[in-house]
Amino acid sequence: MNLDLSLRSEIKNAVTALFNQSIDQLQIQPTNAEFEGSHTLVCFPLAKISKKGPEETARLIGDHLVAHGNLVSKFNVVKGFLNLTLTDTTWLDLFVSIYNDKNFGALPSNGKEIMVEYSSPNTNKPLHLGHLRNNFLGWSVAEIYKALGYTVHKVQIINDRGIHICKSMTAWQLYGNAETPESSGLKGDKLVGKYYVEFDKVYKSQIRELEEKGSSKETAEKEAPIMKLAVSMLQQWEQKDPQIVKLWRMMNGWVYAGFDVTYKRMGVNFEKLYYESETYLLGKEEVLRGLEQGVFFRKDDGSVWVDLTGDGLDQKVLLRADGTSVYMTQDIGTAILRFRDFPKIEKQVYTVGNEQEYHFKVLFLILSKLGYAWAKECFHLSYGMVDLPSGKMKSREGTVVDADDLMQEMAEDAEKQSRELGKLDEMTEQESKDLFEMIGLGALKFFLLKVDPRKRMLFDPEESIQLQGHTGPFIQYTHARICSILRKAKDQGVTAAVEKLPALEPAERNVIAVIYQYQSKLQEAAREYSPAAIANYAYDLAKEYNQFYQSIPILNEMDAVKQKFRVALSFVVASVLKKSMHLLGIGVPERM
RNA sequence: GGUCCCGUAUUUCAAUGGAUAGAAUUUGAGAUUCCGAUUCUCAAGAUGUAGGUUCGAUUCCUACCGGGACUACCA
Repeated sequence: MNLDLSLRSEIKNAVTALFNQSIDQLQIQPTNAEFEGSHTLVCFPLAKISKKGPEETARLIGDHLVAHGNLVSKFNVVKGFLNLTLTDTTWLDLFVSIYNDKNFGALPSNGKEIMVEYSSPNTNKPLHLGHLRNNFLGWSVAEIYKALGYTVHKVQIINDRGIHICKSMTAWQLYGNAETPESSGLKGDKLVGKYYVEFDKVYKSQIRELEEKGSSKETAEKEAPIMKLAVSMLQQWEQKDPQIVKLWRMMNGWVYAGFDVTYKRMGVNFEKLYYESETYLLGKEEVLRGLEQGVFFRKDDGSVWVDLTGDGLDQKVLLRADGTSVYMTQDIGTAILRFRDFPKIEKQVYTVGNEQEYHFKVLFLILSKLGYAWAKECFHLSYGMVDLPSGKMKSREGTVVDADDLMQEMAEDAEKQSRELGKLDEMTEQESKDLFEMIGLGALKFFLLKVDPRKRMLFDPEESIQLQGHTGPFIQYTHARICSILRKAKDQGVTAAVEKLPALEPAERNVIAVIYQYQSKLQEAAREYSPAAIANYAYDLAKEYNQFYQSIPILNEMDAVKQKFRVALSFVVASVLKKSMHLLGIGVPERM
């Protein structure tokens, strides 16, 4: 049953009957809590059609709906707002249709495919807080599209090539003493990151030395011995020097093993990984093809450029004078390769920080100029930085929040707070451990996802995680409590069922109304590429249920029909909470 | 300089052009014969400035003020 459509159609019929005109656009919104009713028709725009004042128009429509329609039982008019109260039968029918729909909110496959890229880290340092926002966001958007019937391919591009990884390799060769993850006890990504930092330290001191000897800053940066080593290593890598390639394979392998541990804990996964080392050559071919077709041009020094001044942008280099690729070249290759690998995808979503907005604008334009029609379907899911109270995270200043550390702290914090409440008596060690993990990560994910992705946000690591209020654990707790009620109902022999009811309580109607919003929130989240819509919805539903729970006894009532109905209602709320939280990658426990 | 994003309670976040701008947090006051007190109720408290569009603006437009990002033959 589609309540919105039915209501709209009744109103449209009323307008036609009353004013002899048809109308396409109707403004219907939820009624404010202070007035009676659930749906409100905004009648100001209709005043033109009715040629009467907004209030008069509202009254006429209201009268007509009550007299001739099946949905509305009564109405009131406040200024130009027509507040409609629906019949209990309407609410019950709606609830029954939701209750019987096992896949409520999820749409059947629509045969369409899309690709979502997220994470895409460099392989020279560990993942941090910013990557957490990225991963949770990308994973969640992918799940939201899945729920809407799309086949979604989750991928990432690994930036495994270039000077940055050579820096770690150089420092490890010089100072590593053959240290490995096994020998050091460090996670692979942490170990490689350690040598990246080491490189930077040595590099800086060498620059200082050279400057003291009278070199200019530019010369010093180029002439620092350790940098020269790294550059020559990059050249050797490009020439496929077996020793260097072997070292590169080994150290990247360490990083991947370390990342895998982190991804597993985050709960994200990828269908396919792309490596820059494998895609940059295709990008180069494409650029040369574009050059032949006159899309690009060559400068005197041999470098290849694209001129986007006609599109309000600048000129951009695509191949260096020495013929090597830049970042853009690789992304061109990667995009094309992906459409070859998955010919049915109709769009690509790139989850990448907003500092790269310009880059993606350019990329999509270039792809379009190269003649790829799908270029206009590519979307940069751009998100803001996560700031610390001290300001921006800077790896060079050591003010990054490490992803592994943070997840660990969240789980420990959840443990500490749960133990203080002392409610873990009948759980095994493993069960409570899983629970702390679920709560800690739930708090973290909810915190990062409830904010509009485009906005930069603030994270304070000093403040311990909130378990109450507008948080993930609040919703998890509500779910656990509903499960407890359902268990108790079972013990008492009360089964869920929706039979004929004399009347509904306002709190019951409110809960049904919120449940029903789920599908439109899902659409909204997909349209906006924003899990925030889902996060805030799940919170609303939990809160609405808590109010219902507080105001109405669910089991302690004589009327058996009511009892069964409330158990059914609780059951549906729990299942919708679970579904929405799943879209955020957050698990909900059955007891906590 | 140019392009883009963001300015909402003490703080962190909401609000398809709609009604008295919502939550959480903080502070203060209260509820619970319990189906689980990580709950619920009440109170205090905000749209950077100046114009414009209109029945109606946090939202759209213009200017200014404030914060940020980008504007590399780095990735």
